[in-house]
Amino acid sequence: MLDMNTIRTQPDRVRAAIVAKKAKADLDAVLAADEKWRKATTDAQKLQAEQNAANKDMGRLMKEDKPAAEKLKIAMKELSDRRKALEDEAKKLEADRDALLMYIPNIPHPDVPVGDEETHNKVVRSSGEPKKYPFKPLAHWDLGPKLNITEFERAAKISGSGFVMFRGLGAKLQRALVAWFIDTHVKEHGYTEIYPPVLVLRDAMVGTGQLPKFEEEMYKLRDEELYLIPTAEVPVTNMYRDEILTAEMLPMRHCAFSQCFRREAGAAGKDTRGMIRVHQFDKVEMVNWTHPDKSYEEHENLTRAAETLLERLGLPWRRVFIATAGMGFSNSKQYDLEVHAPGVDRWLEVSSCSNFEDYQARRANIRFRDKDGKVRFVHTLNGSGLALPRIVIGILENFQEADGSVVIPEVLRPFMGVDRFVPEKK
RNA sequence: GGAUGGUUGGCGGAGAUGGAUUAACGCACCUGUCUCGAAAACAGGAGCCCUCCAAGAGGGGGACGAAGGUUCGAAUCCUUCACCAUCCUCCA
Repeated sequence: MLDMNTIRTQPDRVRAAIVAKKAKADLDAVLAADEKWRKATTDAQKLQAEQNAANKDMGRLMKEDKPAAEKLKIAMKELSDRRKALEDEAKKLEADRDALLMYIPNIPHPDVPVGDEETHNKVVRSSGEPKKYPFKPLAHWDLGPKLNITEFERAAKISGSGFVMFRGLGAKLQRALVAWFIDTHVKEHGYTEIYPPVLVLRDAMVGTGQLPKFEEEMYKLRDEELYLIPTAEVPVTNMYRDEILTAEMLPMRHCAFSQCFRREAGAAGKDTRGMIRVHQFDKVEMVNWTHPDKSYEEHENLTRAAETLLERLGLPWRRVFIATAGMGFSNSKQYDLEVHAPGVDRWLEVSSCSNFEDYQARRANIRFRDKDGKVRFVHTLNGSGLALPRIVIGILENFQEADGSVVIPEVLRPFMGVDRFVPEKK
């Protein structure tokens, strides 16, 4: 969430951000609620001060002058009741304000193009062109069965629609990608590998902002207050929740493989074929914590780390600088990485790299002590590095050959033990 | 699943019987003295959140896992919940 102080002192900046992000947020209501809350709070505090002063004498009076104490008690009872009423009111007003505050998005960085996605997203970097074929390239949902590496129908039999299953070399490819992604981040990009739990407490989901806003997107256990994570961002970011880090710990770079679970309730009927959009998928996520002065530099590093993987896989990709209206709610700058998939003939988002500045840190209460001993919020960033099913799509569709086989990228061959997927002879 | 104990500031850790606990004490931290400098010792000081303001190293309020309750007054008593630990049971 945003700092209430920023909202009070720079309402115009916040208003501009709401408009640019096309957020449904009522700034005036927040300011009004805040005003009312402060009034009630100061009133209650004045009474509390009065009561504290009187209570100082009470202990003594109880021993020395019982009747006087009893008299004071009656007066204090009345004061106390008034104070409590005011406090209740203040508490309610604060809750109202904070509820509204949750809908105020983060302020985009000045460099972010202002406008709609379609017209103002900017491709700022790319490598490779969409591939041209002398034959009609197949979509992954046709390639998978031909190579006998996927089990779409059987996955649906077991788990319903929206689930994938891999067999043989297809299954092995998942492990190969995960291992290679993580090894590269650890060896070359300075990341520490984390293996997180995929079931988390409600507090963790609130800490990173999935709840309460996206309740219907999350899988939840029936008998316990535990949720299946939609991304490793949740457990990893929450590792340092409510902690005060030392300046020397920054920057911290963690990466984690996890399975991710999403109900996709709002996307029902979208991308139903294949594995572009599924309820369970594998992803390696990068999460960084930095000094506030370094986060934009780190944002470039993080994005480069993901791009390096795409480059070495040999996939045609591009980096898209997302315009204000297309940005996430809580980030200040966002790059999406997209891979071209010739079979479905679309650019697929395989990574989204964001700087959240202190928006997330404030909510999750992640702070550090700077050189002067002052406690400040860190900046947090995260990005996929990378999301598997869409990378698998990219590999299958980009590296298919006329004979129906698919060439395995060189970097994965040490893990795979073979250099191509070959169609099964029926 | 059963039983017991626990949750206090950056860390450790006091705090039966509610009112001098103003959250002690130690470590770490900062400033002085000492020193060429440092360490040690000694003397001071400081933390976090909110708010008011004549804006000053100023005033007030709050925080002892969370939320309620009792009371003139709650870290301390009561209720509910969460989490942690240990033992038992079960289990890959």
